[in-house]
Amino acid sequence: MPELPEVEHVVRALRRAVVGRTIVASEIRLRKLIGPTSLATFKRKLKSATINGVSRRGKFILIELAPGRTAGILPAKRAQRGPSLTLAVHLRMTGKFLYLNADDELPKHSHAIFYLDNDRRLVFRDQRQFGVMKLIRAEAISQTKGIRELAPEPFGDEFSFNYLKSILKNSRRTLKTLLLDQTKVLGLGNIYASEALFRAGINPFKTATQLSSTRVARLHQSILDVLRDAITDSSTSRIDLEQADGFSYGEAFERFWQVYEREGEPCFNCGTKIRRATHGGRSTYWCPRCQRT
DNA sequence: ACCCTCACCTGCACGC
DNA sequence: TGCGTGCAGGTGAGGG
Repeated sequence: MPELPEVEHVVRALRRAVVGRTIVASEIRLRKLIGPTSLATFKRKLKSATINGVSRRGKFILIELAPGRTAGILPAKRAQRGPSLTLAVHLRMTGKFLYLNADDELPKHSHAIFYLDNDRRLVFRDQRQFGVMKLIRAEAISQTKGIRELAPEPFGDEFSFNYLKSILKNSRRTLKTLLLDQTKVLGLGNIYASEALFRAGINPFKTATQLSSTRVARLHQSILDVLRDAITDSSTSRIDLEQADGFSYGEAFERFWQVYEREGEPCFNCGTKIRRATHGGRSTYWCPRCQRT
């Protein structure tokens, strides 16, 4: 479902809703959601944990937890807190968080339910079941497989013109494919990869290594602009954790898109019909005139 | 080390 | 109405 801007909005919405709350109990209805972790362990670790904060690394949502006191198994042993934990969640295509009242009906595809101390429930639903969640010791996050390999955050200093130039120089893939690789450029997905290339006026099928410095600079700026604009443009009202849909691309997003899902429609810049092609199994949209080379 | 294809799922829109 | 096909915002395994 989401690319980095949408994940950012989900993070902000979660922060407003659940930071400071304690998890009373949890329920996992789709076993594979939590991977190889034992169900019992997962539930035990979450029980009585307090949600300290919510952040993000790439498209991973990081829910920071302070474990509750676990009564010592031996009476002599003092109750103690375990190490800080992070629940890392990836929404993949259709994952959504909902924040439900006690009497709200549980929608279809609700795979995880976290019962909170205010009588409400934080629900994870996911139609296509691609989403994953994993409990990690807080200090081990950056070494966790899947997160360790991620490219630098786009809004950090490390994602510089020089960084992008070196990445492109070493790749014989097409730009569109490369922009989707989260270990090379972080945050774009199928929509914003097309949008960034349109903004930069660069053909999606161009080989990465062929790009001149001038155009690398333009692409770098376009990536930052498209991500920033998508975050700014997204009125937070469109991420509504209290709606069963939670979040969807509505009219506002469609206005934002300049090429995505606009096959056959006139380019806003030159009027030429936007084209679409399937490339690596995914749709790419571009303006054949503005993005000729 | 890189890069490609396929697999993972449900549901919707489309043409016959 | 039903049924087959293709497609959907993302990755990861496995192979060349």
